Amino acid sequence: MSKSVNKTITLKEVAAAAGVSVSTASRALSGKAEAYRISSATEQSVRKAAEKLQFSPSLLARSLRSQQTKLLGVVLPNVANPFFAAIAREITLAAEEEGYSVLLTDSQENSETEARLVDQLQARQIEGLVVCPVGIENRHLKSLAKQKLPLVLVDRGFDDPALVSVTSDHRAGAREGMQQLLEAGHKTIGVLQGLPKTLPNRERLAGVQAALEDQGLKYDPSLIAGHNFDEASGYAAAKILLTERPEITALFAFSNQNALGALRAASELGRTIPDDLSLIAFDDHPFAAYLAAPLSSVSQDVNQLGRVAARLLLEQIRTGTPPEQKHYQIPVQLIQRASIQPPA
Amino acid sequence: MSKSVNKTITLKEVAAAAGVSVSTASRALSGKAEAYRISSATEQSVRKAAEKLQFSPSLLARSLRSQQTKLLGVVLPNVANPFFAAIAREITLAAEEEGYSVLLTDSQENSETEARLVDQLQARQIEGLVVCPVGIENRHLKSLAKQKLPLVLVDRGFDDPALVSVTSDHRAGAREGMQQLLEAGHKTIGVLQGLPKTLPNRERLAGVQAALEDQGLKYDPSLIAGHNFDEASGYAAAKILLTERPEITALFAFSNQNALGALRAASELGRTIPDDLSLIAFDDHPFAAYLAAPLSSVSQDVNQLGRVAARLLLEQIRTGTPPEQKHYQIPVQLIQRASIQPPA
DNA sequence: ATGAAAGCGCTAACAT
DNA sequence: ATGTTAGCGCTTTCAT
Repeated sequence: MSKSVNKTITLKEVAAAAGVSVSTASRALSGKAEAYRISSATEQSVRKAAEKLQFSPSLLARSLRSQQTKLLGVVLPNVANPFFAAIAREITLAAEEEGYSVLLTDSQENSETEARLVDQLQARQIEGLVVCPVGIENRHLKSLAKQKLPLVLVDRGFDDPALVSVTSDHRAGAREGMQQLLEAGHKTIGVLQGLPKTLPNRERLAGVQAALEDQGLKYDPSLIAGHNFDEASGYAAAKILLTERPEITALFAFSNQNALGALRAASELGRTIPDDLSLIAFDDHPFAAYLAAPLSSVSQDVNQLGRVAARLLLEQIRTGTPPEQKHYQIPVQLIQRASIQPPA
Repeated sequence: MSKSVNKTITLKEVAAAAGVSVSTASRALSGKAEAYRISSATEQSVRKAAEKLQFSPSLLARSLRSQQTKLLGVVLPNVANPFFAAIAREITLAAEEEGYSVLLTDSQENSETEARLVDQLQARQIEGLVVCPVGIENRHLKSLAKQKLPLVLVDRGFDDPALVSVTSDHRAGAREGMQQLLEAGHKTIGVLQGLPKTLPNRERLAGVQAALEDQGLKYDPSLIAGHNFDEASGYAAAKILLTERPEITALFAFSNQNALGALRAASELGRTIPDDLSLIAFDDHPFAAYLAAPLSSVSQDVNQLGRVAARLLLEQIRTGTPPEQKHYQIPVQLIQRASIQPPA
């Protein structure tokens, strides 16, 4: 064991140690000995020298030369959010399997930051990009696609037919969730919505409406409240709805954070779940089963979301052409627990 | 708006467009016009050309030339785990602020994978590395430090004095948690431990022992069970402990996943929290307050953990020398809720 | 079967 | 005040 500081070894030094030229060393080490008819003696001595010197090729130099960085970019609104973290993980694992590394960035739910990060990733010559777009603004993303950079949108797609996107089947999920409430006999159902203009939110509202119409009921916009997917919005919306419309017997929260807010609001208003109020939430959660009232939910298959996005991206890079199908929908799953009861 | 595919613009083309040499273009764009006494007319024309062509310098080429990649590596046992995701986020945000990008990898709780990823990151010439080590094995990490690569360990440090690490004050936290149980009057307390040989686990056990000894009670290893930080281990350990030692009146779970397992086991055994069994857990959770029995916990300041790690790493890179203090402890916070009651 | 040399896009030392 | 040149470490064409 040497105690000296190991300086970085270059191919040149390996070549010198093996007594060959850099080109021969390069060929020997990159498995092209056969193709270049390099004698196996030479090949071995190069390999041995590399081994001894602990040579590790500079991916930087290789990338510059080959114009292939083996780098993927990922832009998420909030890396700490378990939902996005799960997506990050799937992409990371899939990338690693194919020799790609992942540059992870956090747009902080801000469209301008998102655009800036995308530019920065491009400056690093990423070969592909996964974005969970923050908002409605998608000019910068469209322009990426025009530049032929393989791009996949996850979770919050746009209805832009030019962009490849992977989302849950929000509409079907919301419809099924709503059906649960309706089948239990609820007639006046409050909806705690998320960020209004996003595609998931719009799709979920459409699902709610469809379920209502299935039953011959009419969609009443005054039963919709909320402005975001967080706890605060859920709390405020539930508080308003339950106060102004005391005839409400059930709530559909569009995120589990919204549901948490609803729980807090309900408790403050003295309404117990499920006896005095039924509740269902979009997105399942490990703790959902252990709540005072085990929470029924519409569960997104977030791992699948990430996996499909990664697969689509890597395939697009490999083949050089975008997939024919542009929009991929991942089914959601209804998880029935005890937070829904017939109205009193 | 042109419809053509924007090919990548190089400095050479900008220089040509501005009618100057590449070096002048380089200097004009990197704010060195002053230092090289470039006429502001020239500077402006270069800037304008760059703007018009939408020039974005290749960080790849710049990195190769300058031997500074502005790249940080992060290795986490499981990116999808909210605890690690929070750390990833803090590092990402801090890095971004100083112009660094982050290569994120997932070791899948596997030491060999961890070592492989570290090598791979080195091949990309990262300037610094944050690792949440998987296990006990730390040869590859020590060797990194010897190679003078700035390195910071988070969460699961080693007691190796050569390595810089940031961890919660596990010992104090466990001691305080235990005190809560003891002060409520519990005498026989089961411990649901995590991965036994890890530093956090050992430190927490030491804290438990200290709290016991404070009260003149003795530490009974047969009251310790479990082998991991996940739900399954918590469940199995709680099941065994509560079955074999029915005199146990309280449980200390070393992770919130362990606590979840305990909840399931207790429910199966017909013991209600907090009436028939008290419970406290390491790690708080947004849902903890909304459980059937709002869960008391010892909360780690995970954001602070990530922030301090990032700061230490960036400082180390900036100054070129490791910090004098090697081990940083982040205080934990006791969160009192309703899951602890005096024994029946 | 192997070496020499060019070049990926950039920066900086060395000319003028 | 600006141009020329070398070189970061690698791969590959072209030569022998």
